[in-house]
Amino acid sequence: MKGANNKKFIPNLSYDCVIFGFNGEKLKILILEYHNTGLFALPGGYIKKEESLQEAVNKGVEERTGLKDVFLDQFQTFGKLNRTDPDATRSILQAKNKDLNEKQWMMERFITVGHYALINYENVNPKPDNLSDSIAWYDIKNVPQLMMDHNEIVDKALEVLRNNISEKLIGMNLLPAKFTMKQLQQVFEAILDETLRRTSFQRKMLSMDILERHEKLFEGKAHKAPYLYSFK
Amino acid sequence: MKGANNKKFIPNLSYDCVIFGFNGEKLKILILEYHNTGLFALPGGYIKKEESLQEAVNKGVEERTGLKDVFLDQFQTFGKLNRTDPDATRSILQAKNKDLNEKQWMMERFITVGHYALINYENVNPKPDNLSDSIAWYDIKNVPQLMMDHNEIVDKALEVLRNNISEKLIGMNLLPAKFTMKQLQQVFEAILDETLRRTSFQRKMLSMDILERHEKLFEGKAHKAPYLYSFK
DNA sequence: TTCTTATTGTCTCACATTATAACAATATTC
DNA sequence: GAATATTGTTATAATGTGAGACAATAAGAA
Repeated sequence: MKGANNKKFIPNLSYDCVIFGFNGEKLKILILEYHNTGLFALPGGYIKKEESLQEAVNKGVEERTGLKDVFLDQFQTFGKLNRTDPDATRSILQAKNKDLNEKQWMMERFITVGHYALINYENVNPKPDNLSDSIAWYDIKNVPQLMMDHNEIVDKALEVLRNNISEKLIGMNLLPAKFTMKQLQQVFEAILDETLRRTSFQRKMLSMDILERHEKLFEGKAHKAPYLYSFK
Repeated sequence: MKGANNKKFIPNLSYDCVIFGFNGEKLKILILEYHNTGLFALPGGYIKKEESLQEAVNKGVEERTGLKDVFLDQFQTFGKLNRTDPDATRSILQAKNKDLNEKQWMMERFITVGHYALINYENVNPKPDNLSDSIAWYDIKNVPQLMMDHNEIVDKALEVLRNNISEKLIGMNLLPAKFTMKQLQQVFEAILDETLRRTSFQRKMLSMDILERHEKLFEGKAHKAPYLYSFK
């Protein structure tokens, strides 16, 4: 006998999301830790039969971050036969005293659609899902071992993010509305994991004609105040 | 009562494939026409429960083209709620006198994983699938109206192909093993849909250090014979 | 007030890359 | 052997980028 959830979701299909944030210095991602199992995983979920894939992912990201209308990019679907791990799923469910019979469908083979999200780190208060104890920011250079193929998903997300860095939407979604040239450069450096030349970077950004210059930012520091910029 | 197929495949999930070929002049794709319906569609299919996504797509492309180990790139998963069209599917099945009861699962909502393939146009003899009358090459600039969201899938495939054109694998899979610089340029021009400067193109290709120069090709024309190249 | 300090905005110069044009090389035909 | 069409290479100008220098300036110190 299978439970109600079996009718609610599309079987054998899930989504996972690498949620990137920038704390002003380093690039981070959100990772869940499941109750009493020592298992870490990406935020993710299932797609209801009467909702679009994008709706499902949007809703999932909103539940973890509280943010609506987040920048989302779907980058790859992972469909290896043995990518999922029924034993791990079972222990996660057992640790929460779930009825395994009702959750039998979760132990089947799953194909997952990988997404990444870019969010403004500032006013986010991440919330764990109903199977996990905690959700926390991890430095992208210090991601723990994750369940199943989730490390591979993170690596691919970062690769795609690096390839798309020239799009203004990337920076726009990791920074506040107004930012200094230095902050923008720090975002690029965090994503690319390399230091950039200040003068070349500034010249390039200005020549792209995507920035609007605003008033100066007086930080109370003993040096010339930088201009604030926003994306056009 | 549902038929055997319902147990064989992952429900609600399919793949579609934009199969690109280059006839020496123009970029083309393979399109199926279903029996007695006037409906056109991309080659595609379903994923068996005990095979990987990639295996399924490889097998599907092999069935249509006879070619094994084709270059395949998975570029996007399409998950809108109403992207599929049960009425169209029904009429395709009816035109082939299929038992609709047994094929009920095919009328459900489907999420599809979009791929594109690059194949050497020369020695391919495309074969229609068991629901279609014909499979034929269509100029990429002259694609007919397709079922469901398949035109959108084609557009996206072309966009991704253009973005990936600098990878040597692109040209390698659309040309014979040995080719002239002019042929290579024609592939680029067909994909990008713009004319390129001969000298710049040649210098760029040679500087990338991906080509090996072989003997000259004597075509019996009244001008200097071009060198043949292959990818390293 | 004036000087110092740290950082920013801009400029310069050298160098690399690319666009554009010109020219030389060469299979074949006449 | 000259004419023709196309290819391979070189020359020159325009553009883009790396590296450094320098001037501007907000705040603190003298």
